[in-house]
Amino acid sequence: MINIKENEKLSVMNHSCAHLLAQAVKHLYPHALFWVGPVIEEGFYYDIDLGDDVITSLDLERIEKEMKKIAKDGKRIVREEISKEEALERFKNDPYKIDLISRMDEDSTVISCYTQGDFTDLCRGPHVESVKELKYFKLLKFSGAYWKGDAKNKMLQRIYGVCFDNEEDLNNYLQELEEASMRDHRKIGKEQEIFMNHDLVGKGMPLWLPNGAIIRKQLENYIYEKEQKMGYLHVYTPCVGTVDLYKTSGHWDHYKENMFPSMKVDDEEFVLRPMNCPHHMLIYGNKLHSYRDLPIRIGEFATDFRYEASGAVKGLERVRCMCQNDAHLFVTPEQIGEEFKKVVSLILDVYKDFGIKNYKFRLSLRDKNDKEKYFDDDEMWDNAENKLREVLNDLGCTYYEAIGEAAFYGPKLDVEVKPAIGPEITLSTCQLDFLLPRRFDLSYIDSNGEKQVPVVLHRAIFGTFDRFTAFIIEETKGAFPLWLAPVQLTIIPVNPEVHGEYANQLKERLENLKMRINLDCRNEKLSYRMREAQTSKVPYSIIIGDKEIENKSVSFRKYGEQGTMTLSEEEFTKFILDKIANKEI
RNA sequence: GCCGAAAUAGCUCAAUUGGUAGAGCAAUUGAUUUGUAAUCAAUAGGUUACGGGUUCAAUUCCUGUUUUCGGCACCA
Repeated sequence: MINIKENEKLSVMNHSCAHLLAQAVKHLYPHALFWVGPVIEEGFYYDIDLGDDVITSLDLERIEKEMKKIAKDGKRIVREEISKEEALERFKNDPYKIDLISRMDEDSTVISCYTQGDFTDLCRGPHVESVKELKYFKLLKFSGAYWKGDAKNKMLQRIYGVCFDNEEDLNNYLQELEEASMRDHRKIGKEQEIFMNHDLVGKGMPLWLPNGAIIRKQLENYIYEKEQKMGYLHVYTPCVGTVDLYKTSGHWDHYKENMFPSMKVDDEEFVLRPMNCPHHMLIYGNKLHSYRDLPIRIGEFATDFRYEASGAVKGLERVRCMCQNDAHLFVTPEQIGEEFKKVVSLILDVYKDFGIKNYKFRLSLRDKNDKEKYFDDDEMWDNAENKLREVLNDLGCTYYEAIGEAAFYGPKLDVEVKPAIGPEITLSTCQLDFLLPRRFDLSYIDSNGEKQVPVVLHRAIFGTFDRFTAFIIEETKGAFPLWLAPVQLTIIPVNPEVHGEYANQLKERLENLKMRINLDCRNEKLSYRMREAQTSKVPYSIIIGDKEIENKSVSFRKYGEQGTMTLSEEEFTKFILDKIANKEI
């Protein structure tokens, strides 16, 4: 998909189109006031104050029609530069423009404006020469959006659109949107019976169906094996903790609004746990540790509960009950770099296995001015942040830095991916933590026999199994690789009455090799059953008829491919087992 | 949580200005015995998300709740 923001020509066009949108809205809603209309990766939007009016989908059509009309009139777009004073005078009845003007650079005394026909807007530009250049655009959606992105402010109306310089590109873009919605994990999750929801269980509390459970189990086994090889020690801990536990960790102060409310039982007050760090801290603290024991890596597939905002809940991607692929690595300060490097390498390794290519490393740093969220120790923060940079540079990873995205206890590396629909999400994370070990009074004995405080790395490679599964569904469009597929092979006897028994024996032989088989002995035509095997995206379909029984061979067809291959049963078995073992994508 | 939209059979969708719901697929049964993307027929399937109101009459209008969807805000 084209990134419009990074394409100079399209960027100018889309920005001009935002002005065209504003002009059309002004025609239809003379009382409308305008905030900003920037270009984004997927087009543009404009934030508008319509007073008590709200946009509906019918209005969107009306506005688009008006835009076409204005564009057809073909007014030139004229730039002019006016003084700040003049700008303030000209827009004196528009509080939004006054806000914009007054926030501009002290040094810049000149402000540029663009006028097209009866409409003038403040703007740095540049713009296309004339509105008649804007032909291939479409308004896509609308919604409320807080002024200046702050939930405390008034909600404005936001209209999104996109503009291209030819019809084909616009149509291709709309086609891509359509295709994206086809691979939405919520759609595929329903079709393939991967998960469901039920009002009686609650919002954001998915139920994993048998097919989903198979996928999840494969993921668990996969990452468990990797972690075990790297010296992780896996544990099980309760899904609740006392409020005091979270007061000790500091999470209570920072996040109690985002936890399920506490419950009193006898003299104890519990919360459903939103994360596992405190439990793992206690496990580390359960005995004395020598510097020789470190790093100690405690891992758990741990179910957590978070009271996510109702509007944020989405399929398996953002839920209120999730299972983290969590681990806490307790290290000496000297080991931070090496251990962090191992985590990043593991992430790279796993992404390679899954063929995940489109992701971004985000180095999430503190906002130095936010002393409320982040504990106040500049030296410690600077050291930690530099350490992470160093490792990423060593490994040759490209990354971008995000100020104010760090956890309250330390900086972190997040891996971001783009789902089929909606904004980017974090998949993997690795977080450096100097704070919790102190709060839990953790220590190890160094080579001088003195007590030292360990450093903790929080890390989750899959993030949560829920979100990772959502992502993999969308990556594969529901056509899972053999090792993950809930049903790996469908066996279709040409004539169930004649070949069914042999097919069933084959099924049993393959099942003994731990393959997941569906035997389709329904009284339907072969083509009907083949079609269903294809539409349900089973990786391989096997056909058993007279020839195959006679030759003890297997004829099979790979999902999405046309031809059939025939191998001896022995060769076929090896062929499939190899693919499963190699986790072939 | 906020702004908007939606909820009809297991699934995907219909139902003209208010007159107690239809189709395709799936399911069940029967016929058919099949060689690579849909064989034919019959049957069954619904308190139209849930509650309240208006009306002689509500899937349809009003209202409350829940859930879902598109964004915004949030995301340890």
